[in-house]
Amino acid sequence: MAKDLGVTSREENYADWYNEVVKRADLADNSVVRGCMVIKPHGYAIWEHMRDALDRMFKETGHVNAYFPLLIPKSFLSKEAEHVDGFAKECAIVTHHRLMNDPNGKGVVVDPEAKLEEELIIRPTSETIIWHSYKNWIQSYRDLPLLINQWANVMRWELRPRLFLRTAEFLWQEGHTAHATYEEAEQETLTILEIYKRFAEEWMCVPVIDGIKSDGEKFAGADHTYTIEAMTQDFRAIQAGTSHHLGQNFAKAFDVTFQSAEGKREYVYATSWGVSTRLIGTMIMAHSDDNGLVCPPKLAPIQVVIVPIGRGDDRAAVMEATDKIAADLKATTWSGLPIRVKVDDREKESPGFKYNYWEMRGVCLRIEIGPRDLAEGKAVIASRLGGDKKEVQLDQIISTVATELDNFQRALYQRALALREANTHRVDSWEEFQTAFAQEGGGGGFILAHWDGTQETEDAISAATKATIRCIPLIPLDPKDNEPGVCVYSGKPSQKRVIFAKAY
RNA sequence: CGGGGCGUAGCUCAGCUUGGUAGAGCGCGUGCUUUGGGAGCAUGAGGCCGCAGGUUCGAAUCCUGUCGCCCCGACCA
Repeated sequence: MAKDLGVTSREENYADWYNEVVKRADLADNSVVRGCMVIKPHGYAIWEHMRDALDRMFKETGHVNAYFPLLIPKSFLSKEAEHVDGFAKECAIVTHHRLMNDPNGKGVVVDPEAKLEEELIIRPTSETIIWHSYKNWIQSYRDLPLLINQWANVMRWELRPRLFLRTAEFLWQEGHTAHATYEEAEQETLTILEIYKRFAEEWMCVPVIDGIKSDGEKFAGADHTYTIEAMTQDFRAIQAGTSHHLGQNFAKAFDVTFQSAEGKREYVYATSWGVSTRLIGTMIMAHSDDNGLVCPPKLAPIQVVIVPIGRGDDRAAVMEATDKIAADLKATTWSGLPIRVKVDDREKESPGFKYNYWEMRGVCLRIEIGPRDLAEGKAVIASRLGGDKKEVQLDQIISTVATELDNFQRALYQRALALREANTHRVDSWEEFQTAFAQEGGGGGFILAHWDGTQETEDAISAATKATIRCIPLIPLDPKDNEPGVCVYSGKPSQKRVIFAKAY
């Protein structure tokens, strides 16, 4: 009986495992519309913490928030040639604005009289609608830089959706900035990339490699794209965030110019950058286990759950102690915010049930307190990362919780880093390269190999192995990675190693 | 859009071959007993058997059509 209460193990079926964790941890459900997702309160709480932390970081670096509309005239998308190529295949289109009763029966039909003169697309990203506005906002170099972010939903009509990792509608932030010079825009993309990397590592406990995308993998319409790439527990790469230098492409497409201090009229330089609810999927894939969700304390919806044990005569005293601990914890800040505590005082459920219940939902620490503890003036504390339960004196609980949360955050990062390092390899022969990616379904880790820099080779490697270039690291993982060599596929000269992996 | 599978209770599924009153487990309600790693007993509620036609005295079951979902490929954050 206990068996069907858990989730499929990662080893047995990684895809099923992921899906079941999302559902059993109460994070999200599929909607009735294919590809769309209901984000439940427990999942949305994670997003709120991500959003709040990132928003602070953006504001600290001079960005402000605004909101641009959901609907974009169809013609806008085609103003930038590469951009339309990249997104045209996955757009939802609004063609009518009215329904009517079906003259032939029940229900409603689209009113053919209500056809739109110009069809609208639901934003797959907002560059076009935003740059249409920027044309009017930017006149002079004094208006620059323009540093704007928006929190929004976007829609990309996905054929193979997966909860959080790839959904038709998703939540994200998209930053859109305008600058007077190429160099300033370049600095902006790198500043944001650094924020993304710091957020992934310090908040999500997910080590990432920051690098530049090959031309084949860059954003449609960008001059070049930076990325942070994480590794999942099935040894694949997942793109966790991107920051694009758009050059003058959108400025030219939307005719956005400014007058320089010297009185010359010039096109502005642009950047755009985003992270999405995919981060939640990334976090799950990086940390969770066969008992359910594992959450970094800084993002956990609930950091501490208290399970009071005992009923009847013991109940009142135990509850009194429980409520005191809860109140004390809530009055304490950890990492700058009040500690998030839940008291599970349900009387119908057994303690054992509650332990499993909250483990599945990714609560970091559990405090058990019963009559026996109370008699000795202590409580039991257990970590979601395992290890032995510890006994704590009641007057030490606050400091112990803070310390345990610190340790948890650090240990989780170290564990993910160890996984990545153990599955990152350098390969110099084509045979070895193919073997590395040979397993059906599975990943193969990160393979650092030499590449001749051509699109043809990239395509050929991808066709043969399903592995793609995830990025060219900004900083080599090992100094030797930047020593010249020969391409693993073509044998032509190569300047440095790049990262290949199968990707989500 | 190709290849495979599946639609029966909130969830996971049995029943279909061979037509005859709609089933199980989990979950849910109620009552009693239980509480230190997924409690027990009792009792109840819950169904247009995906949808539409057809065959038949009679269809979850057979036939035709249709819609939807899942998995694997091509495309993507």
